[in-house]
Amino acid sequence: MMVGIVPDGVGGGWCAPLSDTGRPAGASWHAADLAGAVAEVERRDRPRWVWPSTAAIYPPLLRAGVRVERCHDIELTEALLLGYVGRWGEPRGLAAAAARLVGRPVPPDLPARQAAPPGDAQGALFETALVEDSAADSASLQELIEVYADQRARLAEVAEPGRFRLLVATESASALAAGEMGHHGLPWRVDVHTELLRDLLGEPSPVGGPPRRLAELTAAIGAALGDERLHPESPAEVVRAFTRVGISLPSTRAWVLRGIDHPAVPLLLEFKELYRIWTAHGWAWRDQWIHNGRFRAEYVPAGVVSGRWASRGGGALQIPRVIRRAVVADPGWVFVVADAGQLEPRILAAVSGDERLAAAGASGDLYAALATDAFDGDRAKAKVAMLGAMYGQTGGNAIPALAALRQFYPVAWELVEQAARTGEEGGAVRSWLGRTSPVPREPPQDGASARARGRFTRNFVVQATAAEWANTLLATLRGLIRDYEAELVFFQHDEVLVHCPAGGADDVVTAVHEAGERARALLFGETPVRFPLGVSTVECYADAK
DNA sequence: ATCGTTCGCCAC
DNA sequence: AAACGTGGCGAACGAT
Repeated sequence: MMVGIVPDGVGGGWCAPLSDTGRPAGASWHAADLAGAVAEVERRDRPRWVWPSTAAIYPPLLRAGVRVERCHDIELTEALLLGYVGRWGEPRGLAAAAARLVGRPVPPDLPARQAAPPGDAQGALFETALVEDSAADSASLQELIEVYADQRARLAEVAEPGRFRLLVATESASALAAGEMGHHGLPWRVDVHTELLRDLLGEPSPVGGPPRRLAELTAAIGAALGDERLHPESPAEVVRAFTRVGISLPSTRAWVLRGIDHPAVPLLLEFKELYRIWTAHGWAWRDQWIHNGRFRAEYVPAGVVSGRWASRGGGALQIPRVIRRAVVADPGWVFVVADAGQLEPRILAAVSGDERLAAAGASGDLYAALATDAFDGDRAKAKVAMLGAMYGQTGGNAIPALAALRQFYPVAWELVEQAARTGEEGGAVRSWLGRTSPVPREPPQDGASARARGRFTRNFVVQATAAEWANTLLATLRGLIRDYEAELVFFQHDEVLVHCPAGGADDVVTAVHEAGERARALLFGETPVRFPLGVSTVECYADAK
């Protein structure tokens, strides 16, 4: 069964039982305490909740101690359906979808809520969950029911309805997982982080300026370039300083500097690395984002055009490797860290149906298999060629390798080439499950933008399908560990962290492998391609793999 | 002073 | 080796 709900903005909400076809299946009612009502119905019936926005509704439910198993997220589904018919980016909220349905002017979506406030401020339940406007009332419940029925009808009309329904289910389940992950937060040891900063950066400045090690490097770089007042964090100043010593630089990017023979270069490279840590993950970041031993970021499922997650606040998906030393499990607990290796080329093998590439994808090391097939055993060359084909590389010494790839894996090659051609002509491409790339307002006007568009669509078909596999794994894993004492605490494109008591880790490891296998079967059915997971059980994230 | 853009690094 | 896909973010930059 299903239950449609719309919050009333003051802690309650309207609820409507729905049949399996989405039609009203009984009288609707108003609950003064929406969280309480959801908890009770969830315990009794475990329905699929049909609601306007998981991002708006689920966090306050979680704060009230309520979890749900399944939902249908109207706004995420609406975005997928709009994209499918070439209307990517149009307002996707319930109010917009309802307005489109009856031909009323379509209101814009409300701007996204600010990133989760630091600290433990709870706020009133549902104070931010008011989905469309302050006049939300029982009419919104009627709109919800009508929009849901309409979405079901549109889902039935796509070319591959079974796949698209899986996409919608996975997207909605991802949103639940994202809410729970944001709610749990990533275990984070402030003391370890602080010690790490001191080791890397030296004493913090008592007046708020750069820490000691950065100050020393600044002085050394200035001396090496003959300018005591040089600011190494300023690209313009660094370029000018090199010009004065007879070296012209197109930019101060690290890879450019690495090609320069000058005593200031190693100092600058070290400065850049440490400066980045200081500004992006230093003491200020620590004080803003770590509270009560957790890093609580806000995750945004489908926040990336390809369907990958994005995050708001704290750079949750860009935690530098050295900083992961501070990610430590609670006493007596561990992390089960699972990482899908070589995911994107395996996805290409499964999607394209290229028999020879699929055979390579059946191996534990796809690149090694490619190397044996087509690159005289040169694994590095095979990897560069594969990445070049998926990203649209056109230059450099990957070109001969790309030719070998084309010759040995013509079916896979043609799939990404066709995707690129479609993009160059201003067209849209789709992922395996039907996520559709946005199209530019007008076709590319010149060769450079056409090629850029081609690289985007070329990569989209692989990256978006990889995201679907990973989201499906996550959603499946979430279900498998539902009754365990375990929490999902991190998910980064092809990697997932489960925090659990040490004694339960073996069960979680089993569940992770099972989830990967189910994701493979759900998406691709019979395929020789494997999606092996590197799984480790560790107390510290930095020790994974 | 303020705001939008660019640079450059982090992650995958 | 070379600079090719998706992002977030913070500081510098530069226009207003």
